[in-house]
Amino acid sequence: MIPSSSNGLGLKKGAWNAHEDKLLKDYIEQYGEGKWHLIPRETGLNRCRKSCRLRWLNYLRPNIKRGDFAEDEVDLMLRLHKILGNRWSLIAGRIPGRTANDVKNYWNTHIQPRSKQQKTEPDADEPLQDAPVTVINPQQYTMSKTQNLSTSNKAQIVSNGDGNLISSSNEGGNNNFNVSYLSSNVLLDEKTKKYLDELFDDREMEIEGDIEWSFGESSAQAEALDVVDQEEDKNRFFDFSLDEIMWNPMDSQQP
DNA sequence: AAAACCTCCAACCGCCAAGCG
DNA sequence: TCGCTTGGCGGTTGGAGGTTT
Repeated sequence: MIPSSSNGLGLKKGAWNAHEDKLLKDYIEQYGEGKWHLIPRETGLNRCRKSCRLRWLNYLRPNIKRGDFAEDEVDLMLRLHKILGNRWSLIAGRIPGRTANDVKNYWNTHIQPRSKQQKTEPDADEPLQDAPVTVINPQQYTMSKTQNLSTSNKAQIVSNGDGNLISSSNEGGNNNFNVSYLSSNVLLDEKTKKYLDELFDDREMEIEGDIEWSFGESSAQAEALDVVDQEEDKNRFFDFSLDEIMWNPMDSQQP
């Protein structure tokens, strides 16, 4: 906790008190989120816009869940982290009631120490989960950051049934998952389509067989996720980088 | 009882991208 | 095109409170 003090501009720092919380909450409930730069001026709060935004998002916002993460929340977090990396806001957007800060803190205090320990003390009986996967001349399909997909909308990233990846934008809302470009003719195998459906849609679906996730060992590879369908000996995989979510189907070329 | 140590998490910092004039 | 402002994000910090010695 940072001690209560003020910076060179006379803005207060450190823990918020109940009065400040009330001023902020009342203002946002009346005028809505977004106009952060106006809040200090309009409410008289002696806080910077960033501090106001953070306090609202991480603490004052309605429906924030507190306390320990449930088993299913942790499971979802692990799966999403494998795809998205340290994109806490995207991960939090898929876990109702949890903030990016919550997810990040939980990861840093509970999961990361465990995984570091596992790396230093590998269990001989357990297969290594982070065995590198060779990336062979990937064809890239880029999903970038300008199209919003929110948790409140059903259509997210889904296959359209023909093996093509499609997306739709949301109608506003928070915790957006942002994707701007999806190739309309990326061919997916059935198992992967189902996995994406389950992951990015609210429907529950059964996936038969295994989808194997792994990370490379170099820093560049560590930022990416490869999904390899080894069961059918296909070299199909996806590669989601940190800077842009990359789509790399190895054999997606239509004849 | 108290000092030392550890864990958790709220809050800050710095950076980046978008929007606008 | 450029510079400024703003919103948003991930990484990091450090104090509170709990636990151990």
